[in-house]
Amino acid sequence: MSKLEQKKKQKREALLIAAFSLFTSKGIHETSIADIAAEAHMAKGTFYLYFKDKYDLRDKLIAEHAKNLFDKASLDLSKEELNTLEDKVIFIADHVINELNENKILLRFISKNLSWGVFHDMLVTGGEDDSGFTFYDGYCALLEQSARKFRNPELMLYMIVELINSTCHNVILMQEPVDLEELKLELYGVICDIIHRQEIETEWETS
Amino acid sequence: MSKLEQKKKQKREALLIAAFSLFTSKGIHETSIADIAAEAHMAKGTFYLYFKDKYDLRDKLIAEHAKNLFDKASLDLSKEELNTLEDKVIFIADHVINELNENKILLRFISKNLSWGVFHDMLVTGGEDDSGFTFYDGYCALLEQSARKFRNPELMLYMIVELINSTCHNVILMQEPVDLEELKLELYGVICDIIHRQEIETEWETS
Amino acid sequence: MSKLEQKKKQKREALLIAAFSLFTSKGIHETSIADIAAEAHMAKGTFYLYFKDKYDLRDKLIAEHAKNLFDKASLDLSKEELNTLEDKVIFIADHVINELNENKILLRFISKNLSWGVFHDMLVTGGEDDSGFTFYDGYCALLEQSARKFRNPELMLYMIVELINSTCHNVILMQEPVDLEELKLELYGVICDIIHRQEIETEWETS
Amino acid sequence: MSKLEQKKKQKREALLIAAFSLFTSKGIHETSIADIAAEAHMAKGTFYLYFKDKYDLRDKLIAEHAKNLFDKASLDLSKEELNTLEDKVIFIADHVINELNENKILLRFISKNLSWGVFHDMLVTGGEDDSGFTFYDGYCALLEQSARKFRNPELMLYMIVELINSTCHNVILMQEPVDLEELKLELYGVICDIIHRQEIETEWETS
DNA sequence: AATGAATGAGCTTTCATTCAT
DNA sequence: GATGAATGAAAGCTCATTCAT
Repeated sequence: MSKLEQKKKQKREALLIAAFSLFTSKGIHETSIADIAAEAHMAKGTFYLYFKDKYDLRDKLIAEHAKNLFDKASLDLSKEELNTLEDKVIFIADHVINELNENKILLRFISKNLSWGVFHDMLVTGGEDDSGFTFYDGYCALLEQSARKFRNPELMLYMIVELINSTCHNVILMQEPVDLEELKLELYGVICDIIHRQEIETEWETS
Repeated sequence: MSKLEQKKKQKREALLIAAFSLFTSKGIHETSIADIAAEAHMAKGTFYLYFKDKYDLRDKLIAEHAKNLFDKASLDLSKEELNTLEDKVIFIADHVINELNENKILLRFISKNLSWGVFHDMLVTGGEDDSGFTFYDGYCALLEQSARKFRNPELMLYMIVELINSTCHNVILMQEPVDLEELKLELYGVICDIIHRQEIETEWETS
Repeated sequence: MSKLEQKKKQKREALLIAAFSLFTSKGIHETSIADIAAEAHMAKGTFYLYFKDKYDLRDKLIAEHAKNLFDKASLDLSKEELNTLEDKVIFIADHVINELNENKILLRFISKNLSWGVFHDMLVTGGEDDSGFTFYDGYCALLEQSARKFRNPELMLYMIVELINSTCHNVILMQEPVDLEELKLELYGVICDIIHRQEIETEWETS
Repeated sequence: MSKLEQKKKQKREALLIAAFSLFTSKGIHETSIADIAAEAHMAKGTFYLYFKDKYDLRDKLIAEHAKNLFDKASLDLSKEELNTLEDKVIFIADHVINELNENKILLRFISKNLSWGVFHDMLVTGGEDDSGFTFYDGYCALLEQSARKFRNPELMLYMIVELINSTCHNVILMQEPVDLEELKLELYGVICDIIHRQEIETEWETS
């Protein structure tokens, strides 16, 4: 990569970082492009060389952070020796939840702006850089490994993700109506229920 | 109520209606106070006699609509003859979901702006006009009637509400990843699971 | 007229005057709305209460000034005792030319921005305030009085107006290629030629 | 001409062509230097190696196109066998008018930006490339050939040119207030009148 | 109580121009 | 000579809010 290209990457990165900081502290609507440029130590006009507008930048930001979150969880999962599908799913969920619990700013940002549409696209199309292997591919592999059959794997994922996202948001940020540990107890139980409900009980396969 | 007071109520109401129409059609950030005042056929200055600003008005609007939704469901529940707690909870859930499915504009508006904090306050403190009886009171009465015990009724309600709210939003608006009927099948099952998990199995009570 | 309405009229007038001054000294494209508002001693936002944008204001300005020019000429014509059509047309032309010669700023402004389309509309539809009598009506009356017939009165007017407008512009502003007096000598001759060429020689009508 | 010099000429030419295309389609004020450079497939900075700014380029463009117009007309005139001065002048006028009628974009561009000052300079100083012979020289030669005397040849040319330019503009573009053929009928008559008025009737030359 | 003219800060966006590569 | 990233001034326009009427 040429020196110039590197400098451009840096500028872009600086804008992303500056914007993230401002979006999460003041909110997106209260952040102006002038603010972002100033925070990134460059001229207002420079912003427009890298992003179409505030919302373009926001979308890039969400995709990047959400992808990161799942990549880390997947990586750590591969280091563990877990047997059941339930254990694996809960491991990922727990990993993500813990990360968000420690990075409340990120939680606030992602939760507010993440729709299933964006999320789904990100899971399916994201992660092309290293291996062309997406998170959704990993999820399918997980199901495969378990050698169990499920009626609608996508609906199953959808329900799990939405349940986690919606219940954790308030609990992590406000400790309301319960604290996180108490929620987890229930949550992971319900996740097991969801998986169980989706499973197609195959006939007694042996003999 | 004096004639003058009635006129004031009418103005306030006109502003609420105008704002709702604009918020749901153009979005809150794209709606100016001038727009609202014009839509309500009054002068800009008049707005400030009734609301502090746009966001003040929005909060009033959400509370009003959400309360309405649950009031209607509760009313219809009282006309039904349902036995189990599960049936009653699902009846309410189904009632609200169907209403939102038929009024997608309302769904969009409520979903985007409803936090557990606002929602909880609304359930607990709202509904003072007629009888001083809130939705949360009704929920507690429901549990009581069932003669069953639950570890944390508030958490239980929280999880059910959040699960419904988060999974239905996308399904109703985009039919993604499944259609509403398919979601309901799973959803009501998971609600039963949540209730069941929360129940404290009391000792064999007879004998 | 109420006090408030009078104040509004004054503000509008102030903007027109300020804009005229700036348009003619710096040119329209070099004049910003901020400039106009400052020159008129008011806030930028106030401009938009009276005009849509710079070009809206410009059009109002042209119409107003052009109308004024012809109104004055017509008024003075009515005080004169002139016999032939030629004399009357030349009187008007001379009146307008002299006025523009003494008000070169106005000349510069009108000439640059006046198209036949705008001009024609202004002549035909303008002048409704006092009597509903337009300049074009007056022109037609003039032809009528002369008891002579012309093939295409509108084309005749068009050619005369365009000839005057185009030849005088440069002569008045630069004294090039001749001075105004010398131009007039030729110009008025050519105007007579134009009229003569357009006339339909009616048969010897008597006996 | 060296290879390098040729390349420079080509770049310059590319900029002129790109600018003409943009000026005539979007207007000069709506065309940015970035637009021109992009249209000419080069970097923004390169523009400044060839022209001072947008208006510098525009002036070069007008001069070039206007000169072309008259050169073509003169060339074709030399192929005709016309006797009177009037016929020749009208031939040129007709030639130019027809060309502009078929190239309305050029008409729009030239008409809007052509002042007598620029035009005169162009006629007198332009055309140095081939023979050092200008259009104005040709005009004078024409008068000479006719063996007639005129009071002020420059004023005569001025009036003819301005009359044509101003009356044709609107007629060609809008067909208002008459169509082009009808205008020509009058116009060429009036041109004859102008010439006739300028002529100095010399004494009875025979005997 | 109701009005709506006036304000001016502040927004997004464009763009001519410079200059290191 | 050619590039195009960077600049930052300046444009048009919006809008919440105030206040005299």
